[in-house]
Amino acid sequence: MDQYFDAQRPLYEVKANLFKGLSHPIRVSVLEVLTRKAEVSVTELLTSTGLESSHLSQHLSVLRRHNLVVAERRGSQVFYRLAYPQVADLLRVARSLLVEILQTTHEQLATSAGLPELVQDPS
Amino acid sequence: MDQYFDAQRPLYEVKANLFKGLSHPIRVSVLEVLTRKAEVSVTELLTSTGLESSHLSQHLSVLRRHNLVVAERRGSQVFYRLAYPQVADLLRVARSLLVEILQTTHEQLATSAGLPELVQDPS
DNA sequence: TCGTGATATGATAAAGTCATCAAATCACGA
DNA sequence: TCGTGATTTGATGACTTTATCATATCACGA
Repeated sequence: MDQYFDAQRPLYEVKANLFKGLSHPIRVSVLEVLTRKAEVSVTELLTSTGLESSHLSQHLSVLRRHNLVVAERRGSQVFYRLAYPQVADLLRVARSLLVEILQTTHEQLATSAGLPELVQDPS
Repeated sequence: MDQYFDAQRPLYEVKANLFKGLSHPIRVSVLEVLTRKAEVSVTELLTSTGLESSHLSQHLSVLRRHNLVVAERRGSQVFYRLAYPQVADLLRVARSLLVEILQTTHEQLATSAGLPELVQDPS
């Protein structure tokens, strides 16, 4: 069992660790492929991410270690799936938050775009 | 506008950046205080986190930069609130995922606990 | 057993984050 | 204006993560 899933650790620490596992674009990208298709082979993930195999493997290892995915070897191929459906939920909520942020910041941009230009200092 | 909220950036990159903002225990802890109480002063956060003020402030700055919180100064005091309600949703879903993970890993532990002890090598 | 495809692991420099202390800034009353 | 409380920002060494290449391991057919 990973040291982070120790009953003694405060939940906010465990949460922060979970978010660490999600903090790389490639790893988010992999998880999103897995929300769309129940099971995906490493070969397929290599294609969809465009990574070299050992690079992808390092990231997959992080995902496994954080209990975000499970791997199953079948012959010489390995297939990955989301470890829990809540992982997909998390990505979904993150998306809706980002959409909200994007809208708000665009509104702010639109507002500031109406401001007069700065008067250039003559000196 | 933060460079991460550029319409050109893929969503998985923006998401990963969001998760980075959430990847420290103190920052999760602050956000959770803010899910329980609409608005909290820095002084209060200092008490609830037990941090020294400049340490907390560094983390608050990360939260602001990631659009997770908004700050409002009133006199010599500054009050923080969640920037969007979806931040609380995110923490909630993370929690339910972790509960699931914890249950599953505990089940696995309970299973492996029934295995016989390793036979000690005589050499 | 060997060769090959598929995948994981090891190693390490560079980049990024964290922890912590020093200094600066803001607000306000005397 | 000065002193003080509250808070932020700057600086920097320690620690962690990322990127990338080398190597090892697993599976399988010849």
